[in-house]
Amino acid sequence: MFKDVTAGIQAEIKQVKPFSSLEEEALLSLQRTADQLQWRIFELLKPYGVSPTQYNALRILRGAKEQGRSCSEIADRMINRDPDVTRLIDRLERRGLVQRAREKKDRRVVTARITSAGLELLKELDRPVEEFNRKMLGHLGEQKLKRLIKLLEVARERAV
Amino acid sequence: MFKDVTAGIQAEIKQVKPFSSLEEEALLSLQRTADQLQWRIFELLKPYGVSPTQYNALRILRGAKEQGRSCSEIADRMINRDPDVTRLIDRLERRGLVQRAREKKDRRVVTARITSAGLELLKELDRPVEEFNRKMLGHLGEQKLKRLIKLLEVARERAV
DNA sequence: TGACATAAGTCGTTATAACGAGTATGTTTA
DNA sequence: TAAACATACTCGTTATAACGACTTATGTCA
Repeated sequence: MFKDVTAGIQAEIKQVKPFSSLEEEALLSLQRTADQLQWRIFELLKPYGVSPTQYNALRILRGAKEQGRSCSEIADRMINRDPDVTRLIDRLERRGLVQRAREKKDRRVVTARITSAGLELLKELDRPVEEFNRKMLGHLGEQKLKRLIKLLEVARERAV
Repeated sequence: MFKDVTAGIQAEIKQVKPFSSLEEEALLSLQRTADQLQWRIFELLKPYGVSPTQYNALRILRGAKEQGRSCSEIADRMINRDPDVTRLIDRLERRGLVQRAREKKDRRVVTARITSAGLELLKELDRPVEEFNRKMLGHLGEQKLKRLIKLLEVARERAV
């Protein structure tokens, strides 16, 4: 609907009263934007049988190569924080996408590594994901993207 | 950590490889910012026994006054889309925060209305929420907030 | 060294989310 | 007007998220 696009978030969520502050409007815009994009990502990944969280974990492990990552290292690197990495890895292991091994040096630590099946899945997804990114945000152009990234960085300052 | 604040999202999620595109960086920044803020909201609301989704629904119903809203109207107005408004309202009803009534005109429709207990809870939350908004995003200032809101609006264009 | 604290994961449990089928009501059409 | 379709919601089921208690392994320090 074109109306939605031009009239701002207030029209999108059919709000009657104006926002009480710019801060509130920004916060709600942020939540809605993220939710909509997350939903699209979810749909993109669905045919491949992985959730956005799982995809995120797999990409972290691809970046780590043979070295792998411990559960807490994975947790640190997640985009959306997950309080139970154990079960996240459980599910990926059950699908044969990652492997687990207990560390000899520090036997508390369990290191997860991506398997060749996991790598293959990611490889299959690289193109669609890249296309998705362009399709969703490419129309902003370089300048606006950079500005958005900067503004979001400032927006996170107080939220840590 | 100050480092995190200045070094951008790449340092925050301890990423080794650079982002493959600005679009990807923007998307991940957006997800992370929203997640962090959502987490803080979650914590803010926890002592009051409501989730962000429930809070959102209550505010929608406060805006609707005595007229109330049907389940599908609520769904349309949610910031984070919820596929099962029935159960969302169930939970709020069980806590006495909303009431349900079947419409006489169209007996398919169930209208939810906020109760005085619900209004009181929201009233209690108004101040803390407003303070939260200012605390989280106030440091951006008017100009940056407006720019952010505009950019997010553009970012949502293709995600609908 | 032994007591204590901390760290890293695991797992039981409860709550919530997601999916889809089912029910009742209302609208449209042949 | 009966059949077909559409709408609004409900609910059973399965999967995932959230909360904490628990286990095991390392560090710290008197």
